[in-house]
Amino acid sequence: MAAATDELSLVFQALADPTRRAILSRLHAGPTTVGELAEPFAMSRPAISQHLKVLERAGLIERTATAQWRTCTLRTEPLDEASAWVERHRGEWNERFDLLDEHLRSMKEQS
Amino acid sequence: MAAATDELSLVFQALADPTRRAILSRLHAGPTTVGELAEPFAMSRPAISQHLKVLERAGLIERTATAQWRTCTLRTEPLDEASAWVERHRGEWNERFDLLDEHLRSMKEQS
DNA sequence: CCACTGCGTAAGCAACTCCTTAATTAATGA
DNA sequence: TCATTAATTAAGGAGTTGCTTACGCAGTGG
Repeated sequence: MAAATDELSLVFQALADPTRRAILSRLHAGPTTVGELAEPFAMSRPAISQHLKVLERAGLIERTATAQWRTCTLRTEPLDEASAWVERHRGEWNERFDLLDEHLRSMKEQS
Repeated sequence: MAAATDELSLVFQALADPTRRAILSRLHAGPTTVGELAEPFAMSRPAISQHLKVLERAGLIERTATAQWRTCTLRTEPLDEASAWVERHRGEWNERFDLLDEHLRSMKEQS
């Protein structure tokens, strides 16, 4: 059901597949055509096309058509958002320990 | 198909749902019973149970049974792994800009 | 012992995912 | 013009997800 169409969900969902993560890693070397991207995978071309669609929907890549080649380019802005969420949740947890620490210290001072 | 059972995929998939992210946020306030967790959501109790199962499978929570209450506790280790992936991919991109910067500077010096 | 509480599992359903093969579109070049 | 190359769309199938309602199972307290 649901399909969770909010931006953050789309990004995390896009990252929740090894093939798509590998594609993103590959794109760090620079813009690449679909055929070049598909080459290392034991998977049909349309399958890759569909993975790219998921990545595009999440805003993680851009596709521009020059001649009969589609060039894929990486976009990292959505990763910033995802990073912010994860870091915030790791951070808050540490804050709790910090608060506990502080609490224990103030208790010690009172005794 | 596929189901992508590697650890990182499980974590990202767990995070790819607003309800589950809200549950994790809620758990930052400390360990909580399932009923307490379910209360703010317009959703049946079993639905929450199933979300918790997904979070547990990803290693993001632990469930311990004391009396007839199941207490859910946050675990952030898997978030470290997810964070590492995201940061690495953001970082590499920035490196590329750094290299471009350096390149442009050296070109400027030559002219 | 028995009803009640807290939570899980079971079964079922619509929607989605991830792959496939076959057909289609679009640009290149002999 | 027509075959070739690059990629997408279409259609379909097996499996998964996210919810529901109904039921089951421990632990509590009368």
